[in-house]
Amino acid sequence: MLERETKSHPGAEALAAIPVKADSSMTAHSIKVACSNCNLRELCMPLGLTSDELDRIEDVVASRRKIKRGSLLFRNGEKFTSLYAIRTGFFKTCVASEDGRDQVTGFQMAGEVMGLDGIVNDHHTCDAVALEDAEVCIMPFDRIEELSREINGLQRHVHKIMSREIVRENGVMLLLGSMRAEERLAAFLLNLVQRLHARGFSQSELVLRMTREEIGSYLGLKLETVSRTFSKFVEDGIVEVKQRHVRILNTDALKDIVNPKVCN
Amino acid sequence: MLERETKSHPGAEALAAIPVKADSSMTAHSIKVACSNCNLRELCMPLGLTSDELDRIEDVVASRRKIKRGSLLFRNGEKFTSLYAIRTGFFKTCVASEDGRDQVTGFQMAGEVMGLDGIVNDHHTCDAVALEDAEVCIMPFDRIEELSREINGLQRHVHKIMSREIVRENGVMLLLGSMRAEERLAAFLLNLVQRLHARGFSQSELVLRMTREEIGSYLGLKLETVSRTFSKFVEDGIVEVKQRHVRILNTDALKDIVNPKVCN
DNA sequence: TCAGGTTTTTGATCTGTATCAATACACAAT
DNA sequence: ATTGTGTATTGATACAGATCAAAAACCTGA
Repeated sequence: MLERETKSHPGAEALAAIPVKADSSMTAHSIKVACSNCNLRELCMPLGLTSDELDRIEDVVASRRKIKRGSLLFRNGEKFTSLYAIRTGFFKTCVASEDGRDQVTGFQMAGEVMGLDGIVNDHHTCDAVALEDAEVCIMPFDRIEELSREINGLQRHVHKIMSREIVRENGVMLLLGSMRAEERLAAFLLNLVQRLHARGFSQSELVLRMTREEIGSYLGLKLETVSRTFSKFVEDGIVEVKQRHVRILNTDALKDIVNPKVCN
Repeated sequence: MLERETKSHPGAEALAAIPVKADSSMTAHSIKVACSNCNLRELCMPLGLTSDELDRIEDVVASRRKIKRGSLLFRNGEKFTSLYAIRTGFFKTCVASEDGRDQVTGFQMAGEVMGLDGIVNDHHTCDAVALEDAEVCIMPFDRIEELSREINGLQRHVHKIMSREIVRENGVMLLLGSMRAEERLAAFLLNLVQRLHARGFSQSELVLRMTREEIGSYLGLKLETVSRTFSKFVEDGIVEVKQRHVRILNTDALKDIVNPKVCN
């Protein structure tokens, strides 16, 4: 199984409140969240806040919500009210064209924020589906806007989160627009494992939370192609794959696949 | 040639200041911008501001800059300081992977904002290239942040612009991930003409500012495929193409291509 | 006007991925 | 254990789009 190993470079990924599972003494009825105690704080909160500011930021988390595996946090067309920070669990977001085709636009894990798509038109334009039982912090957007007028660090943080999403999507466009199947899958694995590592998990081992079909949708490939490409990586001794358990044996090989060395 | 015809639904696209070319009486030395007089105001500025607020918002535009066709407004790696609103001209943005491959991530026209990618890491992660002589309003980001703390409408506007970009990129991912060549090109043409129409241009006629290769890069196709697909549309009587001049003869046909009717 | 470059079109062929199909595997419920 | 259901693998074949190549159209500046 996977375990948390290191703490390592948190990427300041999101706004969220994830409680320290640590040592007892937490009352069960603590409705009041405690971002300050959250073990993903470095991932989620702006850095360098005064403790006064920190107190106030905790107020943006209005409540929490549990989402069962397979059910939706929000769906396309639904009214937008809040951003959601993932406390635990794993999500996919996907958009659909009018004729049933749909496209996975991202996979989100603990500490990341969902719902940014809803801001423009006051309605969500994609579905957010839990790929495993999950819990999110609900952050009403008007509260965020209010508070980020007063706390510069929060304002900046919100801007960065949105900008980060734009940059991420730029990367996906590069992948979808110009990479071949092997390159796409290699890039996908490296990205996943890097994000997991930033959360204290292994650099070389991961459990996929999604099906081959969902990976394929994200990468613009059919599920059979995803499966074949995994098999190829296994043949080449780059990874071990047992169903959804993946162990990366040769990270450099994956990197070389994504960024083919020009030999001249 | 193309001319402005109607005024039509502005999509509140961006922050910018585009002067009314109209009737004389504008001193040449007006360094002070006048968003309030700008004929793209509905496209660019938050609506419903008091005239006092409007006055202050004009202050975010520090200066202007002209960019020659073919040269860069900013480039990957460059320090991020400002957002740029296009006054006139036409841009592409593109990202590059370490091995020379690159991918056009968008085409931007008057009233749209560029530079949002730079916010996360204080450095730009893509190149912005002028595809024709252009002029932009330079909006230092710290000024934007400062002012949007005080003017709610501006804050909301900034958030919407970023969210809109995220939603746009979601759409491109759908296109790149699941559409065939004809569908991609049809969607591309419809999108371009819709945005031009919102700026007062024809619904059916447009001049492409980019090469077949650039279109191909954006759509994840080779230039030959773009060319062939254009030829196919011409054969089918859907468009007329003379070099970069395109006249759409049958908009509904294009829509049907993007969204194939399921006959059952 | 012409020369030299870039861009576009079109043809012939190749190839990576999709598609269709069958089997194998894994997990959950009984 | 056994059955069922979703998921994954693997094989055979088809096809959309890539690649290679050559010619045509266009644009620019001398």
